[in-house]
Amino acid sequence: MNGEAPHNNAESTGNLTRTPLSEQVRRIMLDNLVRGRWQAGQRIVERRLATELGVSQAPVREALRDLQAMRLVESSPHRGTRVGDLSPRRLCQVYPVRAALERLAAELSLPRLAEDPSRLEEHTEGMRRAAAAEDVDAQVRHGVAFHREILRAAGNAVLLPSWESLAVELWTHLSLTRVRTGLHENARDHEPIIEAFRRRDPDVGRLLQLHILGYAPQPIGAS
Amino acid sequence: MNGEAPHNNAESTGNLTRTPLSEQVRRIMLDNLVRGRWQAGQRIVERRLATELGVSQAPVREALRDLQAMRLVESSPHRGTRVGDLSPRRLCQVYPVRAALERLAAELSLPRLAEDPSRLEEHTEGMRRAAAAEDVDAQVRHGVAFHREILRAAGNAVLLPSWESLAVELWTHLSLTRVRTGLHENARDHEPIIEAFRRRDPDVGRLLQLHILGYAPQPIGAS
DNA sequence: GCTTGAGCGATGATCGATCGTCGGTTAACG
DNA sequence: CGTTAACCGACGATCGATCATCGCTCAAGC
Repeated sequence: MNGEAPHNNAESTGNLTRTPLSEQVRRIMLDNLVRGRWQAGQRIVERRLATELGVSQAPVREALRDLQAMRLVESSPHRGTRVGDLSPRRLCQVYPVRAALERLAAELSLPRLAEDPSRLEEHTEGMRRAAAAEDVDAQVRHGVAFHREILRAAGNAVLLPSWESLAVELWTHLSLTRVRTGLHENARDHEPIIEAFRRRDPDVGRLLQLHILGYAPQPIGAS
Repeated sequence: MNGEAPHNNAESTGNLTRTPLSEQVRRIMLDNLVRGRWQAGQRIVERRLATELGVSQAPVREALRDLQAMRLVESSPHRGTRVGDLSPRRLCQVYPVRAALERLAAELSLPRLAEDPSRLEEHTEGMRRAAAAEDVDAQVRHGVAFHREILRAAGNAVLLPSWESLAVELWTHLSLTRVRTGLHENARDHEPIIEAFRRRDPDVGRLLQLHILGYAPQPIGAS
């Protein structure tokens, strides 16, 4: 497939590290989900999508597997794949898990971040700028980066991948664009967390946990 | 491949639900890891494994993806896959994450399990029997089932998959067979947790968290 | 008219083959 | 003899094709 045209429909023209096709496909699919081009429950036919993207079935399949691990699509053998539940109801299930993981991360990373919270500050600054420019995408990117930095600082090679598998970036985007919480409030909300790190507050974990649960439509959604 | 012979090399002869090849491959690979047939860092060549198992490259690749999501193998593009770190050091990173998730699960499932902890009791009973019979496999199975039951009772569709991706069953097996903790102690260790559920102890989450961290060689392993 | 099962199209699962890259090896050069 | 660059085998990534299964349709039977 992809006959003879230079298949650089991505923004990266001539970058040295060619990304695998499956990775590119994954990004496109994520983008489709974020932009709402795909509705919940909609059928995703591997071959059709492969044809549309000009690739074979294999990379599409691999990308689909990734999204499946993130619970963004649901597959059952011989019955195909369909867009998963992206409703606020599902978000209420994602956030408690995310909050629990980040609480652990905060506790583990406390010494390191108390020593040097500069990275966190950079991201809040980025959020502020993005909010001022009304750039939702950038705001999400910085907001997620803030939290990802905490995960990274925890220094646990298992914790970060588990968190990544929650597709926080996507859910944050959906939350901002669909539920439409107050936008630029976010930057300010993160200040107390940095402060807690600075003063080595042993409750920083719980603080962060509550901070995240505050994002969910209902703070606690169980059973 | 698999020329003409009925490809039922699995134990399930004539079961109605044929399992996909990739699933069978995944189980075999997990077994290889548990039994120690594969050493850490060892190279896993997709095609060689495919030939050995009498299947094509595709199902092996899919199974490999699953194990990769569980951090049991490590892959990098064009450089192949190798067996991941299965050392106690890594286990010390898995258990805090697991403990955090199960703490959340316990808190969410408290009302339900306080109402009816019979399932939990069944599993501790199973653990006792398995310990008496010195059946390590069965003991692991019941021990993990105990915890999985808590996850399931939490009723969070995101929490359970996240927990499953930690490969708790495999790590428990490794912990028991390699580090060789006291065996039949496990059944008794779980009694206080059931009791905590029964009396609706709001600290049951923390109790469970500490219970799990007690399994790790060092209770807290950070940085 | 309602049920039921054969037929059919759509689709996921798997396969065998090819393409391009990576890492090590070897041979030319200084 | 040490360095470097072309070469080569191995392997992952991707492809196009085939196979088996599922859900649906429609007609036969009651």
